[in-house]
Order: sequence, then C-alpha cells, then structure tokens
Amino acid sequence: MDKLIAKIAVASANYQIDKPYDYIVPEEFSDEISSGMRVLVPFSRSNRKTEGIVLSLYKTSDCGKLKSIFSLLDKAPVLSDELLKLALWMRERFFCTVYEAVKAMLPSGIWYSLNSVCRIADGVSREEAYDSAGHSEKQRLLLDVLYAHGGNCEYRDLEIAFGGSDIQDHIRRLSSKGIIIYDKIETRRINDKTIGFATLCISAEEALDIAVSKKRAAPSQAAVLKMLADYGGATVADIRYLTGAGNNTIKRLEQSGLICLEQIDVFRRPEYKEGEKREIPKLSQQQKAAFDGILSVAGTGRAGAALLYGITGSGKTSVYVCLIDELLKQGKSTILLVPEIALTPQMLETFSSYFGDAIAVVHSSLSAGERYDEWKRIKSGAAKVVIGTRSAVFAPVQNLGMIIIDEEHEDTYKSENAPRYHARDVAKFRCSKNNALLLMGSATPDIVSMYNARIGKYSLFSISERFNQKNLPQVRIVDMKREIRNGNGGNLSSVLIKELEENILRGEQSILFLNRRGTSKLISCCECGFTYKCPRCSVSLTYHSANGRLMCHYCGYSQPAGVQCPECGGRLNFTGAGTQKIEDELSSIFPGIEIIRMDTDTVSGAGSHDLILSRFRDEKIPILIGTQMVTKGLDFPNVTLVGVISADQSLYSGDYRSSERTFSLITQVVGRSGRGDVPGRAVIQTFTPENQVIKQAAAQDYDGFYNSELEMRRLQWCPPFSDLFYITAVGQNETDVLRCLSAAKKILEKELIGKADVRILGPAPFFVVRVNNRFRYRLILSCKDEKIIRELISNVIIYCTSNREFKGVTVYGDINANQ
DNA sequence: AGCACGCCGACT
DNA sequence: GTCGGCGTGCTC
Repeated sequence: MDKLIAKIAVASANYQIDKPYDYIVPEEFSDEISSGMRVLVPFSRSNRKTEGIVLSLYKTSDCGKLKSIFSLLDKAPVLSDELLKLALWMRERFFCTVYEAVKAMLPSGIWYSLNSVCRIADGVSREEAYDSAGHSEKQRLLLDVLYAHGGNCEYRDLEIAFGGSDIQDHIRRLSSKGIIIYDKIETRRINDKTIGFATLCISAEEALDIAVSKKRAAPSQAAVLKMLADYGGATVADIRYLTGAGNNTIKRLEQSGLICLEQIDVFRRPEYKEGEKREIPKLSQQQKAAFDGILSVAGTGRAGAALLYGITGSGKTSVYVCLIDELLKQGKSTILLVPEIALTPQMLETFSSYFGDAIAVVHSSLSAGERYDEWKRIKSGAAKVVIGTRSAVFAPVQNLGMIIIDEEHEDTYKSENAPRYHARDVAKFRCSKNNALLLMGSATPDIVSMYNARIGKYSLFSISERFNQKNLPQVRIVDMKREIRNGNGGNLSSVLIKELEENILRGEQSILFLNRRGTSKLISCCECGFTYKCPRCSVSLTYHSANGRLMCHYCGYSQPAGVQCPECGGRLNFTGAGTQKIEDELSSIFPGIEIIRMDTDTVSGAGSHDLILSRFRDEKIPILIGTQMVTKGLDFPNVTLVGVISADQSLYSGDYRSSERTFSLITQVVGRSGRGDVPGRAVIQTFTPENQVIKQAAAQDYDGFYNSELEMRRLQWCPPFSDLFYITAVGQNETDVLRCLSAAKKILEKELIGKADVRILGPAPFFVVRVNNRFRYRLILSCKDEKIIRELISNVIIYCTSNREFKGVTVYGDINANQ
C-alpha cells in the first residue's frame, strides 16, 4: 500500500542542516493536508516538537523509518506554491533557511509560539513520584514546584525556581521514568498587540521608603520604584528607557510583590484619513509617454522590468496611479513598495482617494492583529492594491500584474537580518513567475538599475521636466574651511545665514538638512578630553535629553549622565552638531523666530512625524531642521530655501554605495526647494568643495555622476561589474573570530584563485567592531553572482559553523549589503 | 544549534 | 548511587 509522504521545511533546522525532510502523513490527515499548510512534527533524536511547513506531497510504498506528522496547524494553506518556491529560492540566494524565508512572508499574527510545559503523568501518585526521585534533591525540588502549581506548570516557572541551574537533565530523568511529561503546546499570537504595563502593588509612600533602603544594594530597583511612585504606572518599555533598568530588575520587583505587571492592548488602527473620491489624474505629455511605454511592456503578457527615471517633482506618483488603475481594469493586482520613511498618512490618503477600499496597507507599526486582517483581505482578493514597505513584497495577492518599487535606490529595501533579502530581487522573482511587470521608480536610480536599463535589460522611461514647468533650484556650494579661516566656527555659514535672513523677511519657509543618522550629543571633558564609552561595545555613549541618560545606540546600554568628568573632575562639555545644537545657534542669530525640529528625539510617538509636518505647513513656521526624514516626499510650495548643513558626512561610511547615497540625499533634499511659484534656492555646506560627488549633486547632474561612479565601480570590482559577498563572523573571543575567517579565506582562496575573476578582502573589522561584548569581522568576496560561487560560500559557512574549533563564533553570509 | 548518550571523576 | 561536566554524533 502506498503511503502519503510530505516534504517539510522544519523551523528548528538551522542553516547547516536545513533541507526538506520527509514525514509520513497519518491517515486521519491525508484528506485535509496540502502544500503550504503548517504542521507540527517530531524532530531530532529527542523528537522535540517543531513547527514546519508542507512543501509538497508524494506517495511511496517504501517509507523506511520515517517519522509521522503530529498535527496540522492550518485548515487552509497559508502560502501558495509560488511563495513556497520563492522560499526555496531565497534559501539558495540569501544564505538563510527556508523557514526563515517563510516567517518573513507571513504576518506575525499568524505565527505560533511553542510553549514548553511540564506536568505529572496521569495516574502517578505523590508517593510514586517522590519514590522515583529518590535522594536526588534537584528532582525532589522539581516535583515540589510542579505540585505547588497543581501538577502542571510552564517551563519558565521551573526556571525561576531553579535559579538558572541546569534543569533539563532532571526533567529528562524523571520523564524517562514516566513520572512527568514534558511537552510543548502551541499558542497562536493572533490577539491584538499588547504591551507590558507596570503598576505599584504598594502605596507610593511605601515605595519611596523601599526605594531609599534599596538605593545601595539594588539601585535600579530603587529607580523603578521611585519612577512608579511619581507616575503611578508606566509601560515596561518606558521604565526601561527612563531608568535604564533591565527586564530582570522588573521581573524581580514583580516576584517580590512590589509591582504588578499586566499585558494591556495597544490600539493602533491604521490611522489614515480616507481621501475623498478623486478622478484618476491627467498626465502631462512626458508622463503620458512614460505611461504608454510602460503599459506596452506590461501588455506583452510576459514578465518585464522597467525603470522610470523622473527627476524630483516630476510626478512619478501620477504615473503609478494611472498604471494601477489600468491594471485594475484588467482585473490585475499591484504591489506598491515605498521606503519606510515615505509611508505617511498623507500618502495613504492620496491613494485611498483613488482606489478606496481596494487598497491594503502593510507596515511595521501596524499591530499584529491589523497586519493579519490586511493579509487576509489581500489573500481573499478583496484588496487589489497593496501599499507597504519591504516585507509587502511577499503580499499574497491574487493575479499579480505589477510590482512598483518607488525610490528604488533606498537602503531600506535590503533586509539587515535573516533572511537578508533585497526586495528588488524578490520582486524580480515574483514578477517572472507571474508574468508581471516590475517597475522601479527614482529620481536618482541605483547605479546598477540604471546600468541594467542602459544595456537593455530594463526598459527605460524618463521624465525630465518638473510638473507645471517649475525650474530646478539655484544651488550654491559653500566651503566650510574658508568659513573657519574667516573666524566662523559655527555650523552655519555666513552665506546660509544671509539666505535664511532673506527668507524670513519675505515670509518664505526654509528647510535645513543635517546629513546624519544619529542626532544625539557626545559628551567629553573640557579638561582631559575624557569621553564615556559603552562597556559592551566599541562606541561612545551619546546623551539623550528626553531621559537625561547616556545611551549606547548599538546595544541599548544606558547610564545616568554626570556633571563632572569621572577621571579628573573637570567640566563636561556637550558637543556634536546635533539638530538641537543648530537650533540653539539659529535662535541666537534670529531671536524670536520660530523653529521646528524633526529628528528621532522629537519624532517618537505614532503620528508625531505628521503632526510636525502639518504644523510646519499650516502655521508657516519659518525654519524646519531635520535629519534624513526631511529629504523624502515633502511637498511644501512655500519652501524656497534648502540648506545642507554637512554634505560630507555620508561620504565616508566606507561601503561601496556611500557616494551614491550622498548624491541621492543631496539631490533629493535640494529638490524640496521651489515647489511653488517662487523659484527655489539651495545652499550646500561642505569641507570638501572640490569633491566631485558634491559638485554633481549640486548641479543635479545624474548623468555625470552615473558615468564617473560607473567607472569607479569598474575599477573597484563592485556592482554591476561584480557582486560583493560578505561572510561575517561574530563572537565573544576576538581571536576565534579572526581565526575562523582566516580559515574561511584559505578555503576560498584555494578554490577560487586562478579559476575565477575574484578578489578576497579581509578579515576586516566592522565600522563598530564590538557590539554587546561580541566582535564582528567579515570577509568581502568580489565575484560575479553565480550558482557555484553561492554553493562554495554556503559550504564555507557550514564548515565554519560546524567546526568545533570555532564554537562560540556565529557565521553568516550576505550579498551586496548596504554596509 | 539543540539534544541524547556515553564516559569519567568526585562526592557521600 | 547521584550529579555534573564534557566530547561526540545526529537531525526524515
């Protein structure tokens, strides 16, 4: 008799052993089961319960000693065959496991979590149980805890009682004697997103008393108590941020009965106003030409890719809207990807006014429940236009007709953790399987995309005029070295100050852009130059004014900020050209002029981003200062001046795309100026005015930049001429990490040198070499992306991770990473 | 990576 | 006899 066998991707298989595993499908499931359903299966010698997904089914008479599926987790497939194929493809492409890819495709509301539980076996009496525990104290303790919980408890409770010592062994011994049963139960996190909230179980006065007495022995507990006495209650996240307390501290306070923890629901409905129904926009001549051209690529019925190169303000969005509308008429769905930063309520309002309920939104700050609901709407076919960030590329749309990647050059399309995919690569795969069109849009296309367009791999469409014939702003480059020589040591050049003054007098608005990721201040001692370093990472701590603490951006460590230098007692100096510093400089130059700041400090709560922008627009506040947030998608007609405070910053991040990133940032921010009737101006401040990238950005000369950058890429063996594979090793022991990569390098050299066009660099430290007490190094392999190379790298990763010599070192692979 | 299994030495 | 530590080998 033929038996039904399922090929299954297993969640607890790591990269080294990941492959489809065969399991027998028990009779009772054989009618229901189909590919794309999740199941529970036994895995490894211990037969531990593991989640998996059915990749395919087949029949055979010879099933050897295969294990059987425990149970089905889904009533209907959660992934189509197309997406399952994609997961397998991702494994090979991005050095991840199939299940990591599967997880990226499913909304978190649908995930199961497996909870370990322990209970006394049925029909075992107390006497029997303690008899078999014998003289073993630990086993008796285990039974004590179990009975204290009514014979049934979670593994977590045992852990607490045992205080971290190894309990697995004792559980095993007792369960092998049939006294207790150790199992995992699956729970689905489909409920609304919840957050931990803490309140005092005692009065505020008592809490303050205890806080005083604990001040020496347990300072962080004291701080939490004091904070709760002041505020009454607070979310766990806030407590951690404001007091620097860890999860342990909070847990310990709960255990000692001083505070109560509960999970409360967060309500974050997708907050966008539904726009009033609008007609599909009228296109300009150039827009229409692009629209027709792109549509003819789509109309071939075969997969195709097109690049829409339209300068800032050229109205690419209108072209998208018309294309989406056209495909809807053909009954086809569209996925529109936008960078994280661009997914504003304003934008959603615009799209909903064209397409109403047909749109679905996929975005990281939705609650798990909302994401799940949107996912179901997409899967059912109710939503035919999906708008979202990177992970929306996996949306289970029916009848996919097109994927649009807006601002396709953005870094946010590349995932930095496993699966380390680029949305563009995934989109290409899906479009080719669905005979759909891939449309990439940008004012400053990725060099690689433009290269592909020029060599004919993509169809290229350009919009070279601004909508309504607006002229590009007039740009001036200011040499900051000369400013210093002239005695101006501030962040604002005399030129920029003069332009700002003019704008204020004329009642026009200005945007100042600070080219920086972080905006926080560094603290150093005026006397001896001392700076605070993170004890776990190789970086300096930065000062956060919101909580008055020094924080590490890499690991989250924090400590209270002092006033005096701990080394020499000198005065501490708060430096760094953060947005706040610039705000201070501005308000001393222009007293009484209102300034609004937009950075991670001021944009934290949901919606505050939008609030700041609408205040800026509606109240006509003269000056907006911000970081990269201000470069994207802002369209304010009254803004006639843009200042780039420090153009150079992003030039030296040390990866192959840093020039491209700088060019694009400056070009985009300059494009914010002069969107109304008055022509715009821009001032770019730099310490290297002779730098070609900055000159080209000032001139908005994409072609010039493209040509020189392409030549640079050719010389440096970078994309598009070669691909960059990264092999990263992370571990507590620095020498182990280095030895591991040296071994990896040796293998690569042996296999590749002389046989292929390759260059191997490293092991090189990361820009920040130590994070959370772990050292990070990597090898960079310049080579054309080919199957054999990927297989070789995969083997090297497996070799390094399974070699006992390098235990304690984690190794992973990546391709064309951002940094 | 987990995790079982086997072996060893320490302690009682 | 009990316990913890450590090296080895496997995962349908």
